[in-house]
Amino acid sequence: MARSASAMRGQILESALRLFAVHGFRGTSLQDIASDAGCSKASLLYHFAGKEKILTELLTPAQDALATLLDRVAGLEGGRLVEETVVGYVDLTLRFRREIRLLFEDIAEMSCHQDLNVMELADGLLDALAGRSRQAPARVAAWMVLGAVFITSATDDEVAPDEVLRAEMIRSALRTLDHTPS
Amino acid sequence: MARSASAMRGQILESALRLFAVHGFRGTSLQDIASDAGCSKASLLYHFAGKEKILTELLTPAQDALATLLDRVAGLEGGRLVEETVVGYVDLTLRFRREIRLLFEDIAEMSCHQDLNVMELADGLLDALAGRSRQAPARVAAWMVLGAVFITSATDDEVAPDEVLRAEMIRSALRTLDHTPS
DNA sequence: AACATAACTGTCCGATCGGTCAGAACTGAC
DNA sequence: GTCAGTTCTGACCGATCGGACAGTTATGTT
Repeated sequence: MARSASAMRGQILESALRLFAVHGFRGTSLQDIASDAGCSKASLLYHFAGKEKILTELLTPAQDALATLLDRVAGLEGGRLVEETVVGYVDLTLRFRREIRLLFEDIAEMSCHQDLNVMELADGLLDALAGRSRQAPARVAAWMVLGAVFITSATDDEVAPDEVLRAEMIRSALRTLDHTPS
Repeated sequence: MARSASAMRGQILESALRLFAVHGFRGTSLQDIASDAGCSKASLLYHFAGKEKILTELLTPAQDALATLLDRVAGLEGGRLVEETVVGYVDLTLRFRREIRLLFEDIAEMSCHQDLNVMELADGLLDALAGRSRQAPARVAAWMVLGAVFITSATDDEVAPDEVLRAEMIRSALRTLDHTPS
């Protein structure tokens, strides 16, 4: 073959991104990537110094974009700061959706592979959080609460004592769902 | 030694939970767990049919608790449904915090291990989302938005078309942050 | 055509992994 | 003490992994 260097590199990155997003980083071998990209494993290691370097190259653009966003909002404050940050962050995550999925498929595969039916339960939880609504806005908000609480609970304890954390999580979640307290 | 069976089993589960939460499931070997628990790898496999069975046993209580919650709110609707679900879900995630961390440390380790300084950037993003506030409520809400947007973007596209998803994510995020539109 | 360089590959290596197995060590009942 | 049953272990196995390296093939320049 001996294509141009950049072409093969691009093909490898494309294959790696797709496979990482399906089987996770640790769940994808260099041979898997090589087979998908149509070259030998040795060829991979000619273009990239190691497996981790492939991952680094995949995630660097997203990291740079985030750094750029933070630079842009560095001078702002108050409402403008929050608005710009939120919009920029949302756009950023949508743009690098595949890269983000890459980070999560390790979890998804783990939750599925065994005899746990986590996905089914998650569906039920989503449904309840959305107040059984099938409308897009309610369901998006439900997804957000699902993820928000999940991640925030995994956070270091330093953020806030447990009682405060609990109260604020509940209040924020209800705000997210646009729920007016009864 | 030859302790009682249940004692050793408990010790193994405890070690596994802690190590999984630090190095992830795939990043923790049976030998690691055995060393930590103070027994041989072969002894692990005497008590548990395989590595996955250990993970299953660790996650089953959380799964059962979630199922119970869903049963409890099954008959509710409207505001009560949403409130009960949110509170129940928050309590549940806090109770099984270590188990949830287990699922995430794969990501955390991946993001750190390489030459990406993701954590630093995440701090900056958190700061901006909190409007530079150091108050606990603002910071908890910022954490929630961080996680919410991140996870929702990784979601299947079926939930909503991209334009709707974007608009709703922004609106929900601003609600979460208690930001009154200017 | 001859040559230097870039692109690529087959083959091998050491390490590590999850898991098996025969048998040793311990335990409690009698 | 004896013995059955439980608990535990060292040694081993096949598979797979990331990576190294010498050598081969293509490419472009003169």
